[in-house]
Amino acid sequence: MDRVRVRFAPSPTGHLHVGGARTVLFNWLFARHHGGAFVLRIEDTDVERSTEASVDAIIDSIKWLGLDWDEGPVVGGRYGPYFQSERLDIYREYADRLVATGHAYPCYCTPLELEDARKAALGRGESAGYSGKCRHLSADERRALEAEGRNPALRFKVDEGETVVNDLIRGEVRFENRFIDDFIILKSDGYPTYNFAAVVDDTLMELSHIIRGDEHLPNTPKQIMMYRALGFDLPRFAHVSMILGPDRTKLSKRHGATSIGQYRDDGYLPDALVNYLVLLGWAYDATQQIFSREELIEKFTLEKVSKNPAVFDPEKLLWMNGHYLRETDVKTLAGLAVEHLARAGLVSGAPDEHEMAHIERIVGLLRERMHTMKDIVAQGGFFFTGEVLYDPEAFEKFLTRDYVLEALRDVRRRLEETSPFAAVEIEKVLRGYAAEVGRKAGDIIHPVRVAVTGRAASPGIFEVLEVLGKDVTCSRLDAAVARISAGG
RNA sequence: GGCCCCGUCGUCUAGCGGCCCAGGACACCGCCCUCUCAAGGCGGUGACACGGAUUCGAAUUCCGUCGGGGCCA
Repeated sequence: MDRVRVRFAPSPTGHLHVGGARTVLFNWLFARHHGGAFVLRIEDTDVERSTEASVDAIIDSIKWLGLDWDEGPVVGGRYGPYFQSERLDIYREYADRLVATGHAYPCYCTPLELEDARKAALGRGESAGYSGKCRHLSADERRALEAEGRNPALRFKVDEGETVVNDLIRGEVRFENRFIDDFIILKSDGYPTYNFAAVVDDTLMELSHIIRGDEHLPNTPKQIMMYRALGFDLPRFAHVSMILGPDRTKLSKRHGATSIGQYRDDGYLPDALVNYLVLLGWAYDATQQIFSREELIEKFTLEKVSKNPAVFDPEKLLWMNGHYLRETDVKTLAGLAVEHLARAGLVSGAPDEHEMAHIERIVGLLRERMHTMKDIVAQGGFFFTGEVLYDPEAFEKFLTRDYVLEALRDVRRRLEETSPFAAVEIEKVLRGYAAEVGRKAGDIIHPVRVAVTGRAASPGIFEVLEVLGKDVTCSRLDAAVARISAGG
């Protein structure tokens, strides 16, 4: 294969969403697999909707996912500029060339007139496309229209025949040109339309493959016609199916979290997201689910990309995130945990070494029962609060038994004497006490858990007490005793 | 409405004519482990949209129907 050059070309009109992220991923993997270049290009010709904040958000998300680009914003490159808004004169030049070669013509219809004509056609039960009205204007007519002060748009002249898209994922897709209207390439304000700008840029940037969402497939014949009219070589096309919501429509905000930034804030790991996303439309074999980046780069090929649309499944993502959480070292996780704990007001944003060590131990205990980093707050909050918040149900179930008050007092007394205050020793105390009073260990353990954590579920209680420390453990037992005595 | 894409368990998928009365993963259910919750292990429920055709033989090829989605305005 020739030098591989691919691109991701987002419109900066929002955040990077799940579908876009997968497109970046596929392009990036393809480039890395073939030792090619990955280009980032910003398609900001929609002045109304494009924002700089959105450019930043998209760039941040791509970086957060651990993906990088060889050319584009920030890094530059010799095919720039990489913002379409800075390439307007280039589009003008190629548009002029199309006019000069008879492949494009000025259209003086205003959007309003077009809209009216459309409605009228629809009313007559005819197809709603452009009539081709301005295609055969004489020079005089053009002069007259311009004298009216009309600024023309430029339309591409669609020839008769058939245009075949040879797609790497879908095979041959045929389009009859008669169903394609003469389309606008340059709007009257001088801005190019998406199809036109993409063709010019993809060519000038010497892209070898266009890997993009399925929704662009119907645009492709138009683009191919322009490539030909301009005398450009065709890149290879690969249209990836879309990501759908549970209702099988295009995934959007109303389906819940779709922005990559949101997943970051919700405590997902970039590796998990990448691994999950790649599985949406790609499979290496019948069984493997978990892939390291290196493996993905090595194994990713377009041949294994599937044709059918994929429904985004938050449950599986959650599972995968849990998996990656368990694989990530505790130090890294603790760093992440601080963000969430700080946001919840449980620790300061800049913990010292001692606090970090404490957080690391807690993360170590909670890691295998968390699905996102955010769970550190829900499941481990009791490690950080001064006073325990009792779950009413747990309190009712475990702390209202008649033997509990006495048991907690006794246990508390023994724990105070326990040294070292370590899990194995604590276990001996609790189990020993249970045996002495002729009860099952669980009869003692569960009330202790609720007394100290406020919850019916926690990591192993002996470890929890150890991490909590003797002082906190004892004072919480005291507090529970007081609370029980007071009648709940 | 026109054009285009897609159609294997609830979901993601393996399958590219016989290895498939269809395999894996998530979810769900059960069991084991166990101080709880998880994690982990083991097992289970569960799908080739439908109808024709081709073929000795079809989830796999072809045609049609139906369904879903996208694009164009």
